This record gives sequence, structure tokens and C-alpha cells, in this order.
Amino acid sequence: MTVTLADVAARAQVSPATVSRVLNGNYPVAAATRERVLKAVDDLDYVLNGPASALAAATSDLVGVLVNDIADPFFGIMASAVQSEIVGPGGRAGGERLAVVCNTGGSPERELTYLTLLQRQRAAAVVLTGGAIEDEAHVAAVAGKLRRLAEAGTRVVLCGRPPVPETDAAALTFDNRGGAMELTRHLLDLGHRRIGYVAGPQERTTTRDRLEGHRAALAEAGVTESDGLVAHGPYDRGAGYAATAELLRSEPELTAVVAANDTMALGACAALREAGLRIPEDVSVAGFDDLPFSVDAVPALTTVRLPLADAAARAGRIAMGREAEPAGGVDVVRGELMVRGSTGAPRGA
Amino acid sequence: MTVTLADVAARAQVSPATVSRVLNGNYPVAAATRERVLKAVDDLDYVLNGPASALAAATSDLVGVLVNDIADPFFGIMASAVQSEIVGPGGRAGGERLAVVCNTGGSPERELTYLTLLQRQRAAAVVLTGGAIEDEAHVAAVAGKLRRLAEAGTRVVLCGRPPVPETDAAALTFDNRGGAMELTRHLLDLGHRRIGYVAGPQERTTTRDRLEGHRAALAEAGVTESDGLVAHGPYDRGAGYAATAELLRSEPELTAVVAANDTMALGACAALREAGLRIPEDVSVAGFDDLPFSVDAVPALTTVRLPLADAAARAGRIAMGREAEPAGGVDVVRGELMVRGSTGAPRGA
DNA sequence: GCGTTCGTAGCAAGCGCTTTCTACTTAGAA
DNA sequence: TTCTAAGTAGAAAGCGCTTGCTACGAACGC
Repeated sequence: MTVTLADVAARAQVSPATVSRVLNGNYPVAAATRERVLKAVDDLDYVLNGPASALAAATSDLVGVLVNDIADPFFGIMASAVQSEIVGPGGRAGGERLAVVCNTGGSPERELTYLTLLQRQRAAAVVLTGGAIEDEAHVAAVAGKLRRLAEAGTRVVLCGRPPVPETDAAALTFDNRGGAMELTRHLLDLGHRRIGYVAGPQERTTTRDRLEGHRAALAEAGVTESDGLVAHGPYDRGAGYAATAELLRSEPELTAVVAANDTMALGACAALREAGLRIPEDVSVAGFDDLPFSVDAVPALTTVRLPLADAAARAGRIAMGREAEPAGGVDVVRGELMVRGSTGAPRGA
Repeated sequence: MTVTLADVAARAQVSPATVSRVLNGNYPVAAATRERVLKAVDDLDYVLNGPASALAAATSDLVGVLVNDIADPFFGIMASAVQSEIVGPGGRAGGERLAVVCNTGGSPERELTYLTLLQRQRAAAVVLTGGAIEDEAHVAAVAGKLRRLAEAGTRVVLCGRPPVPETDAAALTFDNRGGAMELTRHLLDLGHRRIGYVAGPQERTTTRDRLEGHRAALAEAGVTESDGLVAHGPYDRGAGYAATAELLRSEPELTAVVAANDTMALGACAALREAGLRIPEDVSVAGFDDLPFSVDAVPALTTVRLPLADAAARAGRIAMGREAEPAGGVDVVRGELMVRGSTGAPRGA
């Protein structure tokens, strides 16, 4: 029925071992023999049995990529970049690896489940992207899983995530705090004092770090008028809309809204516009991430650009052992403030 | 080192066969025995060896999802929906399946490569999303691969893709032609006659179908002024921008631009605005797909909504055998015209 | 000219699981 | 009481591949 290694061996008149070695290319095989084997593979239209191979070799060519939401370009971009880099270590043809994209939906349980599933598959590597959940028990559980994975030979890399203690997983974390601080400083410099903050979901490191940066900038400038102006919600458009409406209600004198990410910022814009406010004449708006659509918003969104693709590509390379881990295991990736049309001086400034 | 089935069996004082049966749940095991086994699994922190299991059972719990570009929300949304549906047929716990998202980048070779890789993994199912490439040789090659996959027991479902001849893969195709036709009719009804069309890449079924629909609407209305006004490019923002700039050069009297998708429409808007034209007062713009950001564009984008998530979810269910295949193997999914602010009557109409 | 070494290829022992077939209980039927 | 049929568990034969070790020539050095 299905063609096996043995069939190929028979046709090429060599032993199965030789065929395996030709296919894996990690053992010297005479050129003539190799040719013969390759021809037989071709003739028979042979396709290696992945599970069998993984079982015998105790490792598969699967690479897990955990994301919170693959429908969100933030994660899509990272997943894409990781995937483009996960060719085999030697760069050989046939060093093909498959990216397994796991959508956790931000759920701790699913994160753990997927980690187990990846462990079950004997994944070659795992890349965890996006912010982590701050629950202590969950962090410990994740750390445990990551340790087991590492023990089993799976390389673990974190991208856009804080390092996990008690683990030697390499981490590329985004400087969310610094970026947020710079962004809020920009608004303060423009003269804003009543700045609403549309935050992400609670218990997420990303949410906390960005909010912290915002608050640090406010504190630094001695601005207290904005202190209570924070509304939380999921990282999506609807939440941005709702949170902004809420902020507007509690503080109609708002002159600026900072959103925890670009998607929420878009929702914020919609809410403001619906309230009859112009951007940036009446209220300035800023986002975070600089996703592709942000430059096309009208007015173009002031935001903090995160080098998502670069960082994820690097994470992919580290996962494949094609690039050294950052010294100390952690590297902080900075964002860049992109000042565009959605922010301006406040009314009467 | 790693815990195996045998270890669990020893601890539970049963045979490996029994443990396997408890874990797979497809054979009667006395409740007491099951408990004992489950406890041993827990005590030992046992994780099944996926490859070994796949080898023995001749099928894995991997589901392939082929997409053109995972960074594009169009595909991200579909991938996400497929993933959310691929639990096991029985709905049992442990019926966990892993979605392998394969980014073809629109390249025929990579499409074939991924199909081979999925075959190698003995994937339980494969879902191909997005438009297909029209090259005859390639279609034949894909058909061949799909046939082999089907032979090996892999369920194949197409989502947003035309059926593949000589194959019994179920297909959920989008009515691109019909949607495009309706969209252009809308513009014609408004009074537009010089309508530029920003098309996708050549040789893609999606591109062709949408363009055909556009042309059919023009022909139907007897409008010939727009006949040459087509510019092709990849399905991204930059191409939309460039194509629109080009159209503007060749026909400055343009009153409307129809883009092959929303992303390109955004680029088109940027190009128009840069040329000092207002939307929709000077030029109307329309997109296709109704991606989440489209409603937030300013003005909100008139477009054709495709039920991406629904269709993909259904594809996922069909792939899992949890829903019947469409009668005749093919089902056409219609889009819905969403008229919004980006289209209006032409100047002086 | 003979021992060594290098370059190749084969043997065979698993890798950890599933599943068929067999076997043993126990309970119900006659 | 004896026979049969459920119900449940085990033995063992693979699934298709990798890889350590062995073996055989040929080329080489002395």
C-alpha cells in the first residue's frame, strides 16, 4: 500500500540503513549510491513516515508557536516571521520544519494544554509569543512545563514575553514600559494634562508594563489630573471603543487618549468621533505596536513601533540554534515612538 | 528518563495494553482499573509519545491549515476559526488536535512542499484556504497530492477555494464573482462611469473571479469607459497604493476605485489622499472582505463582507467529520454588500 | 608486502505505542 | 449443575524508521 523505506532500499539495492542515511545526510554515502537511492525515492514517490522517524530519532521536525490570537496581526506577524526562519540547522534541503501555531486565546489552561501537546509531539522547539499571565500558580505551572520540554531536548524561546524564572529559556522581551513612557511624555510635552488610558486586560504583563510606563511618565511630570483615568478591557476594537466611551463619561475634559495597542486605539477613535470630537483638534489619540493599518488610519496613528517581525525572526533562529542566545538569556527589544497625525496640542494650548 | 506507557502500566499493575485503552477510551475497561491507571498517569506525570502513537495507529492528531499569509487577518481569521473547531470526532477530552498552520506565501512550490510535509506527518486532516493558483501543471500537482492524502486517510477540505477536479475534497468556495458584481453595480448605480480597478496578483482564482464580476457588472450596464482601468499587484497595502497612483496617472478623471480587497483599498485611500482627493467627494473607494479594520477606516469602507470565520469553522468541522460535506462536494458561500461612507455619488452627479 | 586506516555499507536492536487474538472470570440461561 | 455469553485483561506482533556497531575493501605508509 504505502511505500516504505524498505521498498526504496529494495529498489535501489541497498539496505534500509543506507536509504535513511541518504535522506538524512548525516553520514557519508558514496555519490553513486546516493544517486541510486534518490532515483528510487523518486520512482516510488516515497514520502518519509514522520511519526516513525520521530519515534526512532526521538525528535520531530515540529516547532510550536504559541500565540494569544492568530487573527490579530500582532501575532500573525510574529508567527509568520518565526515560520520563515525555522529551517533546519544545517540549512539542508529537506530540513523542512512545520510550524504548529497554537491559539491560546489568552487562556492559561489552553496555554498549558498546548505545551503538553507539544511535549507529546516531541517538538523540536517552542516559541512563546506575547505577554504572559501574571497569576503565580500559572507561572509556576508554565515554568514546570518549560523545564520538562527543555529536558526532552526542546528548545524554548520567548518572544515579547518576560523571562520565566527557574528556566533557561531564552527571552526577547519588548520594552513595553519604556515605550509607553516615551509615548506619554510626548503627550505631556504637547501640553496634555487630562490623559485617559485605555488599558488591556488585567493580569497580563503587557498590560501592566505599558500602564506602568504611562504612569511613570505622569509621575515624572508631576501630573496628577490623569490618575484615575484608566479603563481596562480585552485587546480588541470593541473594548477600545467601550473604554473610551466610559472615560469620556467620567472625564469630559479629556484632551488625549492613550490606548494599550493600536487596535484599541482604533476603537477609541470611533468612540471619540461618535461623540462629535475631532482628532487631534479636540482629543489626541495614541496607540502601541504600529501595526500595518495604523499608518493608514485617518489621521495616521501616533504609536510606538515594535519590531515584531525582526524580533520573531530572531526568536525563530535562536529556536533553531542558528543564532546564539542573548547574553544572560534575556534581551530587551526597544520600541520607537512614531509621531503622526493623531496627536497634537490640546485645545487652547 | 522519560516516563513511558510501560512505566505507567507497572505502577498501576496492569498491562501496557490496558493503559493504552484507558487513554484512548475505545475499549471497555473496568472503572476500578481505569481509576488506578489514571492515578498512575497522574503520579508519574506521564505524557503520551505522539510519534509512537501515530506510528502504531497510522494516524496523527495533526491538522494542517494552508494559508497564503498568516500575517494577513483574512487568513488569520480563518486559521483561528478552523483551529477552534478541530477537536476530536467524539468530542472526548484528550481529543486534542494540533493545528499546523502553513504559510505558503502564495508560492506554488511551498504549497506542494507543505502538502508533502503534512502527508509525511500522516495528518488527520488538511484545510486549504484562500484562492488557488491557476497554473495548469500546478493544479494537477496539487490534485495528485490531495488524492494521495485522501488515500492515506487524511480528510481534505477547501475553504474559500475552488474545487479541485479529480478529487473528492469538499469545497466551500466564496462567491467572489457575485460579490464583486454587486459591488460594482452599487458604484454604477451611484452614477460612476470611470471606475478604476485595483486587482490582485495574476493567476489567482480570487483575483480573476473578482475582476470578472467587476467586468460583468460593467458590461451589463454597457459601460466601456472603465475598460482599460485595471492595475494588478499583490494583495497588500503597498500594491494598492502603487496601483492607484498608476490608475490616477492614466485616468485623472477617475471617480471611483474598486480594490480587490480591503487591504489594497486602504492603500488606495492613501494614494488618493496624497493626490489631494477627498473620499468620497472626489473619488469613491470600495474594498472586499470586510476585515475588522474596514469599519474603522475614515470614511468607513464600503466593501463585501465574507463570512470568513463561519466558513472556516464549518470547514474545520467537516475536516473533523463532525459535519456532513456539502451536497455535491461544493458549497458556494455568498458575500454581503456593506455600503458605508467611502462610496458616494460622483462629482457633479 | 603487510598492517592500518579510511571510507562505505549492512545488521540488528530498538524507539513507545496500538491492536488482534487469546484467555480468564463471572453471571446468567437451561 | 453445566454450558454459554458477556465483560475485561494480557501477550505479543508489529508500525517504519534510526543508529551503534561491525565488516569489508581499497588505499596508504613503512
